[in-house]
Amino acid sequence: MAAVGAAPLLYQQQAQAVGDGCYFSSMSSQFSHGGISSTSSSPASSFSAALSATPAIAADPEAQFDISEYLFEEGAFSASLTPVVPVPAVAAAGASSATAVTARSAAESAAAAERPRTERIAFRTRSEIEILDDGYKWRKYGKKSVKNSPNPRNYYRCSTEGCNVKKRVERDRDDPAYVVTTYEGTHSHVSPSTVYYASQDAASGRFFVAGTHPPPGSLN
DNA sequence: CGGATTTGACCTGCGC
DNA sequence: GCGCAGGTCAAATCCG
Repeated sequence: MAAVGAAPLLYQQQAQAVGDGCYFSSMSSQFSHGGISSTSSSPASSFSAALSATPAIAADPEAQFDISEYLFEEGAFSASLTPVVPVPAVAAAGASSATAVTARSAAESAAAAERPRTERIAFRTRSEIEILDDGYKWRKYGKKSVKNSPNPRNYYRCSTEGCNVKKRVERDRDDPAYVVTTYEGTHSHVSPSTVYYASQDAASGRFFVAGTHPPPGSLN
């Protein structure tokens, strides 16, 4: 999929176009939204699910935000997809902690082999805030301190009725500057903040927001 | 006043 | 069987 490689660029353009209110979810609409397009485990639906789960720009424009590492995937995700996920060079700074997390995920994956497979994806993000606005509305339902970590883990559930997607948010035990976000499941609906672009300014290269709903025939 | 958050209790799975 | 750890529930509380 050629469009996948352009994802980071597109992301930047959207950030310029709409300031602090844009989301990856608007990009995911181009690839079809996970859960709506199909329930199969094809790479396309898997990647769209990954994108819909990707944390985007924080609501607070002053907050530092940097997607640093794509940690793991399981369930319907294909291992071959890993290289296409954008992983900024910042990841190298936390190599040791990244290894630890990956090892944990390997153990979890082994255990998950016996469980019903659910789509699951995790990101390690350098951010001053823990609540990264990914375009969906989340309701917090629990908080738990975890062993071997000074930081509590927060549990969120998608507040949209009928959608049972969950996410866990916790600060990296090795480097509190990083936030580890784990998404579980696939949204059964479109992001409430999904935006669509009607045109692109030839001079500036910026996109213009057309609205929060797709134009007729745009989702073919 | 309604929705979101907090937080202690409870449930479940797993290792010993 | 028991204890521990992770995950979830639900009543109390907070907040816009």
